[in-house]
Amino acid sequence: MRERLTERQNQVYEFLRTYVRRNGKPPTLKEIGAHLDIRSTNGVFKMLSVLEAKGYIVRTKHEARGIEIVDEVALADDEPPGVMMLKLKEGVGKRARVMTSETADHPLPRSRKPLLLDPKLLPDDADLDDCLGVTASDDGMNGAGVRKGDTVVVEEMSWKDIPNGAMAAVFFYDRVVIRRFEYADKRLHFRAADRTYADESARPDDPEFFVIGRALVLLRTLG
Amino acid sequence: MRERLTERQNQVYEFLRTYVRRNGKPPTLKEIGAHLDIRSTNGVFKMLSVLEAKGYIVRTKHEARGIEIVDEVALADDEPPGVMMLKLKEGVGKRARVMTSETADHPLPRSRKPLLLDPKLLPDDADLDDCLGVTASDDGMNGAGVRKGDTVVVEEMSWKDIPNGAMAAVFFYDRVVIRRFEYADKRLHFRAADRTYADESARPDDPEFFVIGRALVLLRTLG
DNA sequence: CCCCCAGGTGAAAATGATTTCACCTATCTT
DNA sequence: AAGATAGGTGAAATCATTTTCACCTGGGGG
Repeated sequence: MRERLTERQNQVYEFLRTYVRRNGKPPTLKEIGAHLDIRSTNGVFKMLSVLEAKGYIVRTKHEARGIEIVDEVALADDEPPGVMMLKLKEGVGKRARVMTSETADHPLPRSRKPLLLDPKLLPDDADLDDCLGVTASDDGMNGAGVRKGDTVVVEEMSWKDIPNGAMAAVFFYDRVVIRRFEYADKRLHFRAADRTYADESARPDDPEFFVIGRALVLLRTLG
Repeated sequence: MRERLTERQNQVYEFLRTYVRRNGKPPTLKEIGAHLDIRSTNGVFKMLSVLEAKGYIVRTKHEARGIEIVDEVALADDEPPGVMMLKLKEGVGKRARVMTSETADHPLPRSRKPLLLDPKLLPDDADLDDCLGVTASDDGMNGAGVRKGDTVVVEEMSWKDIPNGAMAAVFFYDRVVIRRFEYADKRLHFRAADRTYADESARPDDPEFFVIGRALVLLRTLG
């Protein structure tokens, strides 16, 4: 198991991944800095050195954009993106409803690779048609046993329906994270379970924090 | 329809695609030149200018590795790689056997996206289990009506079973091409049907020229 | 209290990569 | 035969990007 990333380091790592996915090439140091508010390319340089030392990327000296992302082993080998279809193992094969743009005005990238799942794992009150799989993209719930790269089955629902203290999947900017959810003082609170990650909170209408739903099942490949 | 590429131009284009697939970033001019035996970066530069003018790539001035590949519309939208699974529309859904490493010692990249096909389109003597879809990766058979990007259903077979003069799918280096096949003088001959493409020939044991099989059906999305 | 660590700043040095300039060689077309 | 087109060579100029150097800050732990 490679060494864990701090929140800041993970921000850099996730930026690299989304940049590569969107642009077909790695970013330059200047671009990374611009996106994460690091003014000096050297600040970025040293951050990347840490990611490399921890095994998350590999670099080629002196090469322009010489960054390669070392992919974690995804549950279904290929395609690690944040949100995937969920194919429920049941008779003809019930399959999770794909979130439409009416449901979310967020560009949730969806993998077309289905994930097989026995509905017996889900609670009886869960609506199978509202379930989908997401990949936790940081270690912010490490203290609660959810690790970066884990697949989490989520029942899509409004934050209004999520009980206080439940674990929820939240879409922050470009990534999906798991957090303990709480509604208090007319604000949504997302509590991390790891001291190197900060708690966050937002007004319910804040478009930067989109609550996907309640976390139901955790899946992880071991080995 | 974008302007056609000459054989040399297509070599550059295909190199770009395979390089990006394998390295996650576009190559530098020097790397392109090294791979295609062009000593001057300016030779490469001008070649790229042609590809850009014809709409196959987009470049960003002065940017390191500032090349983006403009993908053609693949038949099944996503994933353009050369070889794909073929799902025959029939009962439970017969599906083409995936070529194993015993069958071919070539790294045929296979798309997992199945292609639906009515077996009625295939000749009666074709073995459905040996059929797969490939994408023609050049315009070498333009004169025979097969265009770059077309999907061709191929029945996998040894070159020994392909009649002289039939169209065949051949795996050259990193790409799949369609050619008219002929066996003569103890050599395999691959004849292009376009004057800007050269005919090629090889000894049957040449590992650089792997005959996939006989071309059976041509599919093309219009519009 | 002091040291270490995570994260930084800014600028200069060094190396990479693209672009331009000036010419060259076949082959095909008119 | 002259001109257009595809593909090239080599070197110099220019711009992009990475790397190194020197130094700074704030919070935790011993």
